[in-house]
Amino acid sequence: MSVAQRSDAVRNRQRVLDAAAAAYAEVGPRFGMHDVARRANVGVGTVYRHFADREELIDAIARPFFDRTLELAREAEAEAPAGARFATFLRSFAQAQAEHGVTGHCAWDSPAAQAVRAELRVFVAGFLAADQAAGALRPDLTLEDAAAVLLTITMLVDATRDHDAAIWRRHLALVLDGLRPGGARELAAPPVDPAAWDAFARARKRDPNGRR
Amino acid sequence: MSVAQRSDAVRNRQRVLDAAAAAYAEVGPRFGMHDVARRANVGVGTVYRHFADREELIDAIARPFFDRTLELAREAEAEAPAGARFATFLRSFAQAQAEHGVTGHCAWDSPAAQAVRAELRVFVAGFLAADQAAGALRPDLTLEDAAAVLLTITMLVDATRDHDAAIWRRHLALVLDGLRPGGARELAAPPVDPAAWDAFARARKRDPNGRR
Amino acid sequence: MSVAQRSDAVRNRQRVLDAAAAAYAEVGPRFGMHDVARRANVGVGTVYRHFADREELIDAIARPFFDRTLELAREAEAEAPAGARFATFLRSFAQAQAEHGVTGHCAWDSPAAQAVRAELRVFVAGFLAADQAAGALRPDLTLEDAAAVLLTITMLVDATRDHDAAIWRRHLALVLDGLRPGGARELAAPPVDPAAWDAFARARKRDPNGRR
Amino acid sequence: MSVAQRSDAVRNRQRVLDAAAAAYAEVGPRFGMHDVARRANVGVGTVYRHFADREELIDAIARPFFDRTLELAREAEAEAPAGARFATFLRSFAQAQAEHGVTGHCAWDSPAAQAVRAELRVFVAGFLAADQAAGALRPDLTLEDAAAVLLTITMLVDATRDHDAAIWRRHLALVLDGLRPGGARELAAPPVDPAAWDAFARARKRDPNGRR
DNA sequence: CATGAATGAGTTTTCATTCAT
DNA sequence: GATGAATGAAAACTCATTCAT
Repeated sequence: MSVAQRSDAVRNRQRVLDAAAAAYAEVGPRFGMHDVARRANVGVGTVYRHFADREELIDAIARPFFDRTLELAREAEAEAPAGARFATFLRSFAQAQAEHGVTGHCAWDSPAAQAVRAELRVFVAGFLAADQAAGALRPDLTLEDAAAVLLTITMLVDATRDHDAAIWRRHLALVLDGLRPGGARELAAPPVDPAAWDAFARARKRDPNGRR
Repeated sequence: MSVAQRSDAVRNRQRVLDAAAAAYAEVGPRFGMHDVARRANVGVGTVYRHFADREELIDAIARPFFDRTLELAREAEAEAPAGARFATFLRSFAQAQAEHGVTGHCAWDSPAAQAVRAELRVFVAGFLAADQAAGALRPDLTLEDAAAVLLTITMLVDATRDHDAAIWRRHLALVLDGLRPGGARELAAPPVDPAAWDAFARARKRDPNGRR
Repeated sequence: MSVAQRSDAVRNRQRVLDAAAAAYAEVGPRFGMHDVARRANVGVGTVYRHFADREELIDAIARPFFDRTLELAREAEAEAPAGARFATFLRSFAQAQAEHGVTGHCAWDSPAAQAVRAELRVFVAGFLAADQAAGALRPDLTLEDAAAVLLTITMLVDATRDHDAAIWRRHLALVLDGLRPGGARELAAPPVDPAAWDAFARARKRDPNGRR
Repeated sequence: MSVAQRSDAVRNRQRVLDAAAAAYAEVGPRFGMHDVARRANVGVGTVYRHFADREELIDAIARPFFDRTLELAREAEAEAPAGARFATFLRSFAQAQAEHGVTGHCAWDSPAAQAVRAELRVFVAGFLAADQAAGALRPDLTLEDAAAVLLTITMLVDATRDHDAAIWRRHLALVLDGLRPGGARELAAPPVDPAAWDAFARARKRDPNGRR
């Protein structure tokens, strides 16, 4: 009996999650909680039983994307040859984000994302090192540079969500191509101070009500 | 509250404008009208006297940036040597956006922006042609590619608004360097269909309430 | 404030209805929704939960009066002897309106009232025919004349709501007595064009905000 | 000089008055003060210089109608033969109201109207006496009955303002015809207590903001 | 556990009235 | 006197969140 109830609860949790994902995809991070409840065929109270507030709900719908992201990073590390790792990861990451439909750069603004970010950073650092060692990536590319590329691609995928995926694909190809060695001996701007980037990355979680 | 009138109406208008700019910068395009009034030390009615609704207010705060943008385009055309025009414009544009403080990519979502966009497109097309003819820009760079770069830089400048400008500067330098000739003979992704880009660009001005 | 729910939702709905009726009676069709909420000892949200907007609320408070009106028409048809039907109906109608306390002629301005009006028209046509055949009503009395009498009585009952009912009762008696045969062979004014009356009757439901 | 200014002021006052009358006729007693100013080609301040608030303005636009009403009463007294005075007055009064376009029964709700009412009452009492003496009006018709007829006709003229004047004309003819002697020996309802009517008449000036 | 009714603060917008110029 | 900018109190409606059932 209690098991049956529990399984019902699990089922409900998932329905809410799916509904929230759909709502997010449709109206963005300010989706209505009632809207979610309606889509899930569930009372609002049930939504709140499982997720204390919208933030938690967003975190929860972002979670599978985070997991997938780390999985993709592992895959890139395991399967892509040195020289193609960053590109491989970036492409699969963008593709996953485009498909997931829910988690744009807003999702990265959560506390839950911080841990993922940290893990990811290690992976990416490895990609850069390997690719640079293989001579496939310009040697002056820093981890912050890579993060900036990740961020802009993320924002572009988000922005073009309901449009032609060719847009971000082309831009990504263009940027990746430009990251190969052979550029200027010295770029026109100095590398970003890792601490500065960190401050920026941490600060992104601004409006608790999903304003932005 | 304040007692200004008549000649100071102009001053009040400016205060509202500044307040709105600050509000926009802080909470995004859904800033509250009362919030603006409070920041401007003015009654709500005064805000509405000068600007019929939020949209008009956003247009107004974006306007100077639009003007400045076209001015910068004219400058780049007149003063930058062929080969450096796109880069020159892009750098000054990003700088202006960072300084203006208000108008992020959201401001481009207004009807008022359409005309500016159209003008800008002509300028940029000219930059690309000149720079490509001068051998300073990869020949397969399309107008849509340039627009995507503009967009991502815009979003990055916005995102890093309250942080180290070195972030966007570095990224811009990196991307611009990558746009020089000498990349892959053929990019991994085909050019974006101009119509597809257009559809995307037009759709961005959709939600008047700044939902997303 | 209140803690009622579920089964008491019905009670709350009624409280809102009663409060709205009181508000209507006191300040007319432009009563404030917050005012209703306060009178009902309920949050505004509750008012809106039960009634999407003011119009729906007005319709709801008018409904029982409409039903009662048709009932009275049926009664007059069934119980009053030919010759006394119109008078019987008119008297009971005015009495019901005076008692109902809410629905003055303004309530007839709603879309919901149109159907009632149509039904009523059939009844009244029958009353006139029967009473005229019985020689109790002047033969030149048209349906539009009857409608005008209904309207003026309605307005008078409304206007005297908080005062001596003798006022409308006397006036009604006077007018009804004047409708008996034996008047001028030809009235000083021609009958009203049914289409003109119709145009007038339909126009009355125009301003949904109860301006005038 | 001061005379010239004075005459300007007079001219302005009239323009405001005319504008207010037009506004009243179009949107009813809740016309906007800014609306009036605009129609008068005058600043809002000027409206308020001449009339302390909307109430005063309404009183002012009602004034000529009051004057005209008394004038019509005098004319009826002077020109109509005994037997036709009440009818003559009533018809000309209704016509004037229909033409004046501004002053419905709302205008009668003002303190300014009280004096007019008192004067009118004397006239009407005279009409009734004369007409009854001439055998043209049922002898049991009281002053309150007459007042009720005046009121209902007023409300009907108001209600049909933008429609076929035949509506009120016909109703008036019908009612007047019914007021001739020859009705029931005794009406179904007793005369209205003059004090009761008085209480009612005085109470009508309810909402200072012209709500109703 | 689930439900959905209730709450009330918050948002946009309007407009009567005041008052500096 | 005239002007119209400024004010701020409504008013209608929304929605995240709570909590009795």
